[in-house]
Amino acid sequence: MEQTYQQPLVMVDTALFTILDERLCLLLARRREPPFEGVLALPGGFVHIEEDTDTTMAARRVIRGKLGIDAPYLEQLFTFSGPARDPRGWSISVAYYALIPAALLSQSQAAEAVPVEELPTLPFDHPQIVDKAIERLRGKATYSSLPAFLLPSEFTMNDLHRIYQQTIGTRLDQASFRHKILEQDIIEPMPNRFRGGAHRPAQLYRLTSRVLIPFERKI
Amino acid sequence: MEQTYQQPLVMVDTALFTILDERLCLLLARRREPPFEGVLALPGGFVHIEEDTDTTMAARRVIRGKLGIDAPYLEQLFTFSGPARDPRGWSISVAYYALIPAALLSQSQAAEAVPVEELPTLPFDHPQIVDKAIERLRGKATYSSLPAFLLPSEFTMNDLHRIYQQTIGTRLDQASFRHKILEQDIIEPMPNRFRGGAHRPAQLYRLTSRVLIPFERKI
DNA sequence: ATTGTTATTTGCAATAAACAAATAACAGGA
DNA sequence: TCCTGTTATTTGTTTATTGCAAATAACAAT
Repeated sequence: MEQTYQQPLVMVDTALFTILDERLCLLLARRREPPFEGVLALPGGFVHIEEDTDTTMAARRVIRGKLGIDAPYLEQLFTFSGPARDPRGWSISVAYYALIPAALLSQSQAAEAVPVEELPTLPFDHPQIVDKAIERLRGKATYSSLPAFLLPSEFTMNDLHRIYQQTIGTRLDQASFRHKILEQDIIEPMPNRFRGGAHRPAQLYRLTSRVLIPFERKI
Repeated sequence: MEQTYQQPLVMVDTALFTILDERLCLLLARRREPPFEGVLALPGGFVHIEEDTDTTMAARRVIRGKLGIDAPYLEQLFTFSGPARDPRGWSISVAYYALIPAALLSQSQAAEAVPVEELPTLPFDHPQIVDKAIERLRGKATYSSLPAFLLPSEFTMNDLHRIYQQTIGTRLDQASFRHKILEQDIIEPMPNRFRGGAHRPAQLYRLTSRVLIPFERKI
């Protein structure tokens, strides 16, 4: 703390996932400065020298700047570095990924979301970051409560079923999914809270914990 | 590339796992310079400005410097940063973990290994790094070929069974383990290669791939 | 041939998953 | 009120998978 160093090129980049229209999407930002000014890219920024705990602070600041809210789920993903990744010189970027329920987005923010299969050409090493983020998301989705963070705080079993299918990308048997999820105690029914319609009302659930819970696994 | 920056405090630290005497151990190094000169710590070092692909290069250099060999498995773990983690000022450290078969260690190197339950007090944020590394190792062990990288290139099914139990820390049924592993196609028998003794000889196997293979999972 | 030892396979009960279908609960209209 | 359409939830039934215990295999040494 007693010494100060010239600000190195230390930055964060964020892959912000949401599900819109049944599809996994990323929220991109148009760059306001060179390099790649005007190009769509992952939201990011420099780590401020005064950010005093960890780069997580910088990632949260970037997400607040982009969306005005905190992400319900934010996790460090991977760190990329080298002289070639940024034309300004040797740099190091700590990448994060976050899950954002669509319900938290404004209409204009939602309009900017791009399905992961239809991403434009991204600058820097952002394509690598995206690949790693999707891989991690899919991987963890199969053995944790992760996809639930793409839902609002109250949801039905079928909401959860759909969101798991959309993040993993495969069909999951309904009855087995129900059984498995309830067995893991990651959600709990909210007493006397149902969602209606012209049909049998659906029980509303909420997460038992605000943090990620891995499922029990045996080899 | 056209600009150069003052060398920032960018470093790597490595958690080097091995299994000795049926126990999961870490290889530590005594620090040769301040801060914490003379103290046992995770092997680490600064990232050189000329290291031109990624911090993985620096991690490999550190491991070569410590052990004289490359680790069969090396993976980026997590990045720690902040002004408080190093008395010299704001720093960023990319942590790695690696798996080293005990057979690759010299006698003196093996003598320096410390079981993870008996670690001394480590400097900097090395205790956090160790915690995260063990967590990741245990997590991946339950659904991938990861523990096999703690074995030499030829091993028996029972070697593999033991190493999985030691990394995960629980007992695994022998028959089920065999079945499960063979089902995953991560190893293949080496034709006509057996390990003998005063008993039925054991089939020798090798990994089908030099990279980590995750098991098939269903939710 | 017998014994001791570790490797590998087998059999069976207990669990869990996949699949298909039934039942439940409601709104809205006949 | 009763019937219909719709989504939610539960129930079988069949089909893998796992857990556990025991049997069998293959060798060295005696």
